[in-house]
Amino acid sequence: MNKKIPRSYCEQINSQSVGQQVRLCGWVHVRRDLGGLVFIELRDHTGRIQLAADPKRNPAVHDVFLSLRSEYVIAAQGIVQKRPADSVNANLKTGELEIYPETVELLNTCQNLPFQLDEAAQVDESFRLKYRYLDLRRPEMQANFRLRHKVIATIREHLNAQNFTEIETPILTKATPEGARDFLVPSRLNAGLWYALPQSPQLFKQTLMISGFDRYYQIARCFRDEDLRADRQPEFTQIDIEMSFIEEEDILSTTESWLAAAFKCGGVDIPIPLPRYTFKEVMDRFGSDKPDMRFDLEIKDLTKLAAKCQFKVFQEVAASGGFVRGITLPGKANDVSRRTLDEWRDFVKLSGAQGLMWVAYGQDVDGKPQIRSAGLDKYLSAEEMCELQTLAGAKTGDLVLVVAGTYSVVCQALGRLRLKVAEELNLIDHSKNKMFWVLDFPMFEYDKEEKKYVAMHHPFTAPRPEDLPLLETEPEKVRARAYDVVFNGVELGSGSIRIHDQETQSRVFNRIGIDQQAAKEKFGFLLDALATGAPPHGGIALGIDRIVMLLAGAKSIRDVIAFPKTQSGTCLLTDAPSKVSPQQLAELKVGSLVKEKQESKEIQKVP
RNA sequence: GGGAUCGUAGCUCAGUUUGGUUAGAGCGCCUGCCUGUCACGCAGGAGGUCGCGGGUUCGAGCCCCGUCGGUCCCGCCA
Repeated sequence: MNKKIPRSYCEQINSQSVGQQVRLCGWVHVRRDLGGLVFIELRDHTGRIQLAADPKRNPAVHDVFLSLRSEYVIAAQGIVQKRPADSVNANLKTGELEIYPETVELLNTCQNLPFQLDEAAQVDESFRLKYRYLDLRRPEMQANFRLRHKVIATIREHLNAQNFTEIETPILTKATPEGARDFLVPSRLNAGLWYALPQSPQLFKQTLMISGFDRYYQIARCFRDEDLRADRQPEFTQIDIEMSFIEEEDILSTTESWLAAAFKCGGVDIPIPLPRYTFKEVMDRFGSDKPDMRFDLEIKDLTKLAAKCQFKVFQEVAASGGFVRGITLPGKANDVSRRTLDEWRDFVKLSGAQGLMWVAYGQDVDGKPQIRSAGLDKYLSAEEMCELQTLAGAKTGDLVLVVAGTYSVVCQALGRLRLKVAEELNLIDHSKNKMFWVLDFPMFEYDKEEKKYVAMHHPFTAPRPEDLPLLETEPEKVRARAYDVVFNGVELGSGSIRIHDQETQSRVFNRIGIDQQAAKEKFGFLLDALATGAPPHGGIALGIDRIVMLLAGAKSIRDVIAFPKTQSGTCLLTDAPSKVSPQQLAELKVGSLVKEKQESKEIQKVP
């Protein structure tokens, strides 16, 4: 037995290693037993290399090899050598090399697995989640999490170099009235009272500014008890940043610099400074506050024409302050079936539109222009049809889709239709990357159900000073000093300059229906703090999970979160959430309104 | 809360349209053979409560109702 030498990793083995004694540790990726010769591919997290055993050359090692199975854990030591020229494997990085180990230690065996690692990408996700440790053993998942680490490390390095201080804030904190539903935690020491998990460290980071920390950041876990989506988990991670004595410009440029560096980790070059658009512009042109600009299909306004034409629906919409707008599909005049158009019509109805009109500027057999339309040509003159073509920016061969309604309905309907059409017709250029800022968000939006104005960003966002006089009179016209950063149609994060004086803060609370009493109860400490020499400050928070998902090319943030939850908020690995003992509840002075009923749920769960 | 979709061997799926003898395939697993394989090959074998419950029927993997679970979306997510 030769002495143990330091461990090497597969990726370190190359042609330079030939003749060297190495020790490798890892898993049996695959075994190929030829009757005499037995080959093993050993895998560690850096790669794979072939080990070989010859019964004549080393019967002891050969015996061990015969007993090995997939995912057994071994350590092997031997001399790296060149393979015979005719048995090189071009598909393997180490395919020109192999090792006939002098010693092999079997460190652990492995029972039959519930799924094969190399097929896991096709396996039902519930299996991957239940056996997450196996799923995470796959090279693809390893790559995702090593990328995630690199992205976060890069952000930290960047911010540290700029004198930011990383500070942790509480996970057990106070419930907030605004925003998402809180996760609650009963207090044993204060029976009947509850902590909430933070939806974000917002109030704490502002407090830190008032304390004079000047530049703060945190890789912060946030919790929101809302329904899940492919890009939404109940707990998620944000890079949370706040700065004092700054204005918009400072936040934008600081964010751009580390964001570009972080994207570089994922091999994506983002030219900075990023383009900037106003909220109004992106809504008008793309019908969304996070438009995907990798393709055109811009929204064009047809209201002017609609107002003067004989089509009653258009007239009425225009007369009542609404809009008639459309998007143009290049070259699709003859390509889109009635059935598809009906589907799209039903689709825009989901956004509140009454219907979907269309005009196809096609050609007849002789190549002459031939305009077809469902209904519109009955009411619009030939000239008006041409005017519509001009306004829509349509050429011969194009198809124009038109929606009429209120501003918000038209924007939502066309914004979503634009995305759907682009996906269905394959118009998205996936080689492009479009990152930009959206500025000048409205301060408030009207909540029809609650019949009051609510903060669009959050109630600590500063209004633009010149709009301050409109706060009480025309709140919908007040613009916020808020900004979003958008990448390929995904909102990465948002931030704002905060209110740093008590008076403005009170006026804003007042506007959204939080009176002095309520404000004091909910945010009293912040109001008090603002009165103790609060510096001007502002910040931003970006979703780490989404950033890594996009860079990893993953379809869901679950693929970049080590132990994510299912759409119903359960963890299939640990079986959380689960029942607790009556004693535990009694200690907390808490009871459940749910009786029996859930029994079957406990037993059933996954496969 | 709502819409869509999926659930058949350890895994991925076919079979469901039109109910009918013993539910199949590939991969994996087990046994044997095989000394340059690399998706090794060859031969043989084991493995099924068709998610669960109820109903219709002479007969249900297939039809009906309910339910559980996964995924996607709407609402929701300042």
